[in-house]
Amino acid sequence: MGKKETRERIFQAALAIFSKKGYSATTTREIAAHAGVTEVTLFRHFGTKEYLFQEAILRFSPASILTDELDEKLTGDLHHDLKLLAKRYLTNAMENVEQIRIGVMEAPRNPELARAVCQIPIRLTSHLAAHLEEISKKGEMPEQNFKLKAQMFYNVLFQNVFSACTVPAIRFDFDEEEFIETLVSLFVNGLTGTEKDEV
Amino acid sequence: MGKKETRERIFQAALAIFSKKGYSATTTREIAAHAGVTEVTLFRHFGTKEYLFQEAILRFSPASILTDELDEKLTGDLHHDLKLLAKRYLTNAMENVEQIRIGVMEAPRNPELARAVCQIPIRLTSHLAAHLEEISKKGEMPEQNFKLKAQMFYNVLFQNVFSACTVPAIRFDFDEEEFIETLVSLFVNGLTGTEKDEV
DNA sequence: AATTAATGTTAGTGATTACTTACATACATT
DNA sequence: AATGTATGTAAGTAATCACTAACATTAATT
Repeated sequence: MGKKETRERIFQAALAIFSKKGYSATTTREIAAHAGVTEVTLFRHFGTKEYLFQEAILRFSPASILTDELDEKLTGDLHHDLKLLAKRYLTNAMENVEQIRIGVMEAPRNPELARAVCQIPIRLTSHLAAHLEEISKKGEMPEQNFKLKAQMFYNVLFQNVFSACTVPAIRFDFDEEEFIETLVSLFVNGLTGTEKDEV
Repeated sequence: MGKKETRERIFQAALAIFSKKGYSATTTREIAAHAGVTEVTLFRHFGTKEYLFQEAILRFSPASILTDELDEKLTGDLHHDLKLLAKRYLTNAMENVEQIRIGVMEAPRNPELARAVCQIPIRLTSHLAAHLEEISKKGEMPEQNFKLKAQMFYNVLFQNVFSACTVPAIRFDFDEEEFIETLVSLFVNGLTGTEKDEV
């Protein structure tokens, strides 16, 4: 068995158990067993439990693939663009549910992690807000609080992902397609509607 | 010092630390110190760490005060009703951020807790969905997927509360009033708008 | 003054934990 | 055949943890 595969197996096991139980409740013994490896091997590879944890969260997929790389695919059509963003976000998030749960759970214990976690929604919402602003300037949408609405857009998406990985029993009792379509139409109407925000 | 006050101080300390660190990372020593009490006193009051934890989460405010008790105040005016629900939800949630975080974090470890936690959003969204259905029957709103949209409404609210108590640094960098107003107008337009959900 | 109830102090127990040391084994490369 | 590399086995260490036992102190009640 290659060294790399062993390392990877330990890593995947760590990810799964950290995600489920949190840092302190997870034991190196359990990770090793789950990876089909001795505890000694685990420590030979990662040195300390803390270092293994750092490795795990450093795999956080950068938010850039959810913003920069998508810019060229945005058309300016509200419905199309929102749908694209929602889909891309959901796909990406579902692939990283374990890191997401770790990030959220351990953030209060780990300031460095907290900062990294915060960056993701900030980046996503300001990206969307800027795009909405652009569309609005073309006169297809009244001026409004785009930052807040962009935040709400991602709030809905994120909350859905998070509840799915917190209580897997919930999952989607509805179609993902339907979820996205409902979300998008909600926001298309919500953004182009006539009733303005009165504060 | 009365026995009750001591018990209450221990309880409050437990709530705060469990919420911040999660169950396993929290030590009885720390709780006792934070409550200004000896560890022995803590055990005299609660017996075991697990029992103290159970006590803490059993204080979960029932969702009923967010549904049943509000029914009589609902007018049938969409804007008014959504605003009322959002306000009541935010007020209540902000008073119980610690229990909320504990509930979410420890749910995967504690099936009984998970079930209790799940009930809250389920109850809230089906309550709102039923109300929207009613309004719709009066002809003021097209038929649509009310359950999903009700869920999204509370998703936005909950996510905001949860991120605030996960990374307090975020907090509201905007006015709560403005947040609610923006949310409500988003959903009023989103629900009464002309573009329907195409699946 | 005597009693009682709540807490403090001190010291400890056994279990678990992260992590280590020393040595053995299996396998591939040279 | 010899060597190196990745892993396993066995045993153990020091620290921490939840939790307990025995006795002392304080303050209110009787």
